[in-house]
Amino acid sequence: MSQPNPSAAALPPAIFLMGPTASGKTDLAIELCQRLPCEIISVDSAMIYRDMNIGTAKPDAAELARAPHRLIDICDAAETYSAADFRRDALHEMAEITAKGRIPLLVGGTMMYFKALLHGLSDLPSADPAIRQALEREAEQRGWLSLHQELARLDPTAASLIHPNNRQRLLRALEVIRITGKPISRIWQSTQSQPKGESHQDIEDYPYFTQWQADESSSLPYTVVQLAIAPSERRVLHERIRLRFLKMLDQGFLDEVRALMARGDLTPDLPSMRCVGYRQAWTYLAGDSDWDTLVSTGVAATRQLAKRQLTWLRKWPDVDWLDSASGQNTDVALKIIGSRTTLN
RNA sequence: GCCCGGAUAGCUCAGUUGGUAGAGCAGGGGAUUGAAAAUCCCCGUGUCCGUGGUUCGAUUCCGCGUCCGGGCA
Repeated sequence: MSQPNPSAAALPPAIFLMGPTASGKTDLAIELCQRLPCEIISVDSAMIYRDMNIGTAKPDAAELARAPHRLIDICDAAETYSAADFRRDALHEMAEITAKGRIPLLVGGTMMYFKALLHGLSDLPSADPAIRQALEREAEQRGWLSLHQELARLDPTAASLIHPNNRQRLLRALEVIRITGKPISRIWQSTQSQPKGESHQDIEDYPYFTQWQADESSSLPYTVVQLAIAPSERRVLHERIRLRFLKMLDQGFLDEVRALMARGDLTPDLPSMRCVGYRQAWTYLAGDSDWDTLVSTGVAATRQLAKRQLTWLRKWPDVDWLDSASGQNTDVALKIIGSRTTLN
């Protein structure tokens, strides 16, 4: 499964623990910390926010005391954070952990962050709110279709990859053109290298990873063991999600959201307030839905998140799977880690 | 007990001037380069409650029955 890396011996180890929401990642990570000299880095675009604890299923104080998590509580709910920010921060934390002679254990479900860390990102400018605002204003006047037509003119490759209805990615592509004067698809290409050594069959199997692989300089300088955890049956995951959402409500999730709303400076369109559960709680607390709707939409949104996470994971190369239902995941994981690295 | 109204996809409902039906939500699959717990794309055969009748043909019209609302007793 894992491809032998000639320089593996020279590279320090790192462990990825990936999985859909409610699959038991955190518990397993904490157990691994008791058995290995590792330190946890959270890979989670929601746990970065302070004062968003219950709804993000952030580890509690006792768990954090046993196994500290890096990259949680690093942002205010009014702030935005990006995959590029994450890559920078995660590399920094990984280097620090490795310098102490310990092993970075990256745990989470934000698959795009894992991808950015593993393969790097092209050298693109960061978001520019003023340009985005200007583009949105243009869209209101000219229509969104006309913006897509503009992209088709300036960057036919990107236009063919971005559906006209996908405003978010359409805006981003145009934003990059306005900032750099260059088509985003050309910048993607300029930081790619041709896949080496892979057969045509491999390319068919993993079009994304081979075509968009970043060059050597942006690949991750670690020997990475990649573990994924999920229940083998979807319905089991669905039930865990339902019970966990009800438990969150029981634990005072609505008070948590109420406090965020009471600040007065947050709006429902912020990335933090669009998080699963928070969005539905906001609607409920604003008086726009009833209790049953809150529960059913909150649970459904979580299931949909899990489904998207599994879509990433299903095609993820070089991953070893664990079953949430197994009682021996710690031992199995240790065995896999041992076989893939020089640890022991 | 009587009078109205319902009964159609997992849920809420639309519809078929009689030729076996379609939306939203849920669910499934996929995409994914600085918002990613985001954003977007694709996927709908189901005794059209049961049973008789009319008809070439009934989910659609009529009778009866059952269940669920509402009203009157």
